Amino acid sequence: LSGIIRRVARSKQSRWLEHARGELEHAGHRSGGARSAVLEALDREPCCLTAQEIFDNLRTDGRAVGIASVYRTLELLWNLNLVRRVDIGASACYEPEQPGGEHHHHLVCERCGKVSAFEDARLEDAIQRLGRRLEYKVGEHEVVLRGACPDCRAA
Amino acid sequence: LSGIIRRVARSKQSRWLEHARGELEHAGHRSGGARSAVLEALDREPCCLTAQEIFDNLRTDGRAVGIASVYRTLELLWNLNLVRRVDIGASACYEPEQPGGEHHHHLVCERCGKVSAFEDARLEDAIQRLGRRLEYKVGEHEVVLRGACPDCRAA
DNA sequence: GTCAGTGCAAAGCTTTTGCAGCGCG
DNA sequence: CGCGCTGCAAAAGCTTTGCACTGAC
Repeated sequence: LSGIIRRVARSKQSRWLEHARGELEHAGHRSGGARSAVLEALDREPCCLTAQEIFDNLRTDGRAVGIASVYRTLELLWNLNLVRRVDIGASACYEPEQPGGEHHHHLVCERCGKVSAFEDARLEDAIQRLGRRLEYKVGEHEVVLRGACPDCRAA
Repeated sequence: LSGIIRRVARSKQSRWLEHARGELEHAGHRSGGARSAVLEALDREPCCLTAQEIFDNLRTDGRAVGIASVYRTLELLWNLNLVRRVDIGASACYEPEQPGGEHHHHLVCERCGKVSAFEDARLEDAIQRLGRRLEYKVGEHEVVLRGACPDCRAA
């Protein structure tokens, strides 16, 4: 499974940062220190980061960003469709939205709390068919599966 | 679509209340006024109620319940697998968990905010296959689709 | 020079916890 | 008649907003 996650997470990584910077500039936004720092943090660890985690990472690296700037940046990126917001449980997490429309969903282990990512063409297909059947124009969608991961099943 | 929702929502409705009361009693819980009121509220409107909505409904009906009791009851019911918790967006919503394992998922219209419910065998099938492929023991799962509902598409 | 971007602090919301008292069994 | 259930109030998160100031263009 970790192999699947890696491939999802790293595939277009370096492209996203450029893409995001370009879209921000194109939308007429200036490039401040805090915003750049959040972009880089998202690019570095591109799956399921909470606002607090981004804030902590930046503080650990000695960046004096405010948590409000993290939230403001995330909201801006979300408005521009540059990040995806996933409600995993308690707090929301954010991750880069790949330009190609490719994305993944999440598995949460209820025993150890670990969050994993997966892609599945059959699932995406079922969702698209469903949208047509219900006459809904489905855009974003999120699938959260909860259960026991292989490690916890074995233990 | 509303036809689908109705069928989902009303099918086993009257059974759930009895079932829940039985399970609570079986688990050694007493039956207080607030808890009964929350059970009845869930049974009356069985799709996607927030804690605040339950609280408001009960207050409107003149029941002097505390919001803490609503949360405490929901947590208890969730521990006993009597309700399902869905993170739709801002706040969580709760709905009766049908004993037969049958359940539905949610569509959120991003324009008008309306939440609809649907069932889809193909989607469930894809999820079960996926669990096997990833060696995950998938229990609960939630699918939230976001998009434009037929009404908003037409407008 | 202007005004978007920023940090800090305070406020808003949802959810949890503490506590004294009531009432189910 | 004990202890579980309850309401109220306070506390504890997560997220948003207000405000003065800084820095990008």
